[in-house]
Amino acid sequence: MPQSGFPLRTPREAWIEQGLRALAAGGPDAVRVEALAKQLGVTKGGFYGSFADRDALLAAMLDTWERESTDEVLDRIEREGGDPAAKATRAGLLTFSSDRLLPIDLAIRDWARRDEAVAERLRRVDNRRMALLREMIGTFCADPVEVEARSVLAFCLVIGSHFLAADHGDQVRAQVLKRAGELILSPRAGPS
Amino acid sequence: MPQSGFPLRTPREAWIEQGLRALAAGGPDAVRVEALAKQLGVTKGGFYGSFADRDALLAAMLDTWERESTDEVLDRIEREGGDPAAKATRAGLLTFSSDRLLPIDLAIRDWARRDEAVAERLRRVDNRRMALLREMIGTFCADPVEVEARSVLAFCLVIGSHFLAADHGDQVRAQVLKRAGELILSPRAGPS
DNA sequence: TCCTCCCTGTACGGTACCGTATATACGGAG
DNA sequence: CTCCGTATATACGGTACCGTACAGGGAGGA
Repeated sequence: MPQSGFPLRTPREAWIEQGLRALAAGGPDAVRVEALAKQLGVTKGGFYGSFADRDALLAAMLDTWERESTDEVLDRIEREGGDPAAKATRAGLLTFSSDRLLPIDLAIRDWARRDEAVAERLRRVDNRRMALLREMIGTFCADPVEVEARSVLAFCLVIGSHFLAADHGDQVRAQVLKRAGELILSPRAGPS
Repeated sequence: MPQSGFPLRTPREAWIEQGLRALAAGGPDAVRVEALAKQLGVTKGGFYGSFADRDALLAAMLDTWERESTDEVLDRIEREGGDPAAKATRAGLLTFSSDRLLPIDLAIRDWARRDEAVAERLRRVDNRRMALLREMIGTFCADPVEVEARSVLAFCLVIGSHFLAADHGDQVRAQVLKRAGELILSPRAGPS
């Protein structure tokens, strides 16, 4: 036994995981040390052995989210290859169809409106996602302003649809969103 | 003096107003009775004369927001008249260029993700806004699915752009958003 | 002037939370 | 079995907040 090598009974990762669940469900204010402890079936006694304080947990949660949302997704995208359209589609699927990542993503977006440090992290993540979209749209669109416009449109559609509460009459939202995606991602799309 | 006619020293509306400011700045958890009192320069003593409890204040805040965001805006839109495009544009300007209404709107969108009663109110508001967009887009687009798709795109663009943190290189966001709006709201828009 | 009410300041009990200090229980090494 | 170190339970002080109770003060009427 060269080093200490002592396993933590309830490891750092468990606190982070539970913290992210609380963040997704109730926003940053819902990440409370004593509540997480109860959900983990322990008391807060051991928490301060893994984290200096509550803010350290929040930072670690953001680290985990940033890594999972960028590096891990992008690594997998690059490994599986494909043309830009396939890559962007798979990236979107990996993050925005995930029951785990999607609610965290939405919660962090609202959080970023009030906390500049969070906004800075979100900017890094969104920039990498936008780069994928630009590449995809650049394959059929030359004007750089329009590439940017369509990329923003596509991104806003994915995000905004989760912040939108309107009904759509007898049409199902999935169909509407599908058509909206086609409008942005197809050349020469226009009213019928 | 027919009725009581006693003026409230710090009226209901003041609490609602300050509550909406807190909501816009920090979400529903930031609406705290004692904090609002301090901001108003009073103590919480009088609060419970105007409201049964904190939840009653939150409900009244939502009432005020819903009225200001729909009735008041739509009344003004109808009064000033114009074609559907002008109406929808003015409606968007009135609510989403308002330093007052915009941050409240965004905070309520996040709130609605966790509270079904709030989601129900937001649905009512968004449905009325979407009706304006459908009417506007219906003037140059016949396919009902595409009308809905373009309406959702336009709405998501307005909302989503505030939840998006990406940079746009040397292009300014205003220009990108302008071009994106043209893509959705112009017939036969397509890649250059 | 005095009386009356309403509004609001003050005080209180209760709860939930943070972070610290200390005791305890448990697993591995000797 | 004993010793040791670590993770955790427990207990504590401090803060912030909710909602209630009550008392005092000021505006208006008599």
